[in-house]
Amino acid sequence: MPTPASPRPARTRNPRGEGGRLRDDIMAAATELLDESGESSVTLRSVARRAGVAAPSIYRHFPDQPSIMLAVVQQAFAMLDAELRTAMDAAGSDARGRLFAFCNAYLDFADQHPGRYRTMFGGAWMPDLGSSSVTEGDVSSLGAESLTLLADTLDDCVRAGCATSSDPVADAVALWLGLHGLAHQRLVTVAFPWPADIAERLITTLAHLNDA
Amino acid sequence: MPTPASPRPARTRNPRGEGGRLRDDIMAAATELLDESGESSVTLRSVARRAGVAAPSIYRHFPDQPSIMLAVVQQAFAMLDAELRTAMDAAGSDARGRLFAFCNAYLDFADQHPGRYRTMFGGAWMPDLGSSSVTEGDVSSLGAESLTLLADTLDDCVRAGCATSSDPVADAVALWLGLHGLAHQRLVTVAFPWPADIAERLITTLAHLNDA
DNA sequence: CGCGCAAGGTGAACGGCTGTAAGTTTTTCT
DNA sequence: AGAAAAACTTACAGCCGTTCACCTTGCGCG
Repeated sequence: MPTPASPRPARTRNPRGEGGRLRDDIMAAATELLDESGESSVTLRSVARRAGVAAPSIYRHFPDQPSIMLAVVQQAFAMLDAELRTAMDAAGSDARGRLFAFCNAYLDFADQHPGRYRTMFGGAWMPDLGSSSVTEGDVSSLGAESLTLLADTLDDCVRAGCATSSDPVADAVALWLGLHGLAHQRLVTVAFPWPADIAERLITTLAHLNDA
Repeated sequence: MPTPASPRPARTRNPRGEGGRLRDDIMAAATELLDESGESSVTLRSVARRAGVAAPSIYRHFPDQPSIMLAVVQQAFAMLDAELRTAMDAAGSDARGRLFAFCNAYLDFADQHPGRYRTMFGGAWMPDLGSSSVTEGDVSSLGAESLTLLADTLDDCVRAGCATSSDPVADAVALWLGLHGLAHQRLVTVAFPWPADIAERLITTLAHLNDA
């Protein structure tokens, strides 16, 4: 019997200046719920329960429910970007290796945080844009830095002679979309006729990598 | 002021044998709501309002709320498949032209029915699989026929000499995923650095088409 | 011809969940 | 001590899925 909305009532009040610590706890609670049970289960009240807090206490830190979601998504994009950069740094200096490190880290992120990934790229959490405090500008540029990083990496591959792309920026977008298609479909569909090497095939083809 | 849940109260009772006509009306209402306001707005009650019917009347035709969703999704996949085949038939006998017809029809479907597409491939509508009458077998094979059609078409391209794929089935999956990535991202993101020729670039690359 | 009976459809209601507002208590710092 | 930050309790109105008992219509059959 899994505790569906386990309340964590033991919670010591925060001292004077550090009331903002609850903000982090709220976001952590929302992220947990997102990963466990999906977007629709992240309600203001369930987040409050999980954080061990009364529901109205959340309004000290977030103006409404959608802005919790926005904060979680923004944090998730920042985490994705950080993981991508970490993986690339660990891959050394070989351009081709760095490109694969990026792609594999991207796919791993989606595999390990399915709820978050679906919400980041699913878009269903976006409010009516007018009935809440979340504006279009808040969401329009999510993931842009990571995409730029991919474009730069692909450009490095071209310079190093291991990829033949006449337009690395456009091909980076294509590769980004291919990765997204694979990651998203993987999360959604349980039974799918996946060839074993589908990821490598997709990456190699879209990046126009040499056979060598 | 858009009528948010326009009730259509004028409704004449169905004769003896044709009670099933309400079933079609329910599915049509659910599809309308899906296209207008997204998955979360398709509730049993809102569907009933839109269909001009009292909420409990739905239980004469569907056991659950999730099974309404399942029926709509199944119908949407059938419609997608029909549109793909229609577009290919209209494209004549050239293999390359038929492949592009498939891909463009796929992308058009997503563009023209965004709510439906997101629900078909989003997976968030799936119930707990155990707390409702929808089984895993009902959803596992959705879209399989269309994918097979794409694989056959790509195979035709190879036979006709306009594509160089050593494994048409695997490459068809890759192309399918690429199309999905493009279509899905297009629906979700308003501002994205789309190169103008991104669709053609994606298709040509993933299908390994000749330059000619 | 009339009548039973079932198909088709309602109205009212229950319990539970949601977001949010108002007012109040508790803690901590100065 | 007193002020203010932090969090709580209570409450409201609205929506949800589902159930039960009820009415109406019209077909088939005696």
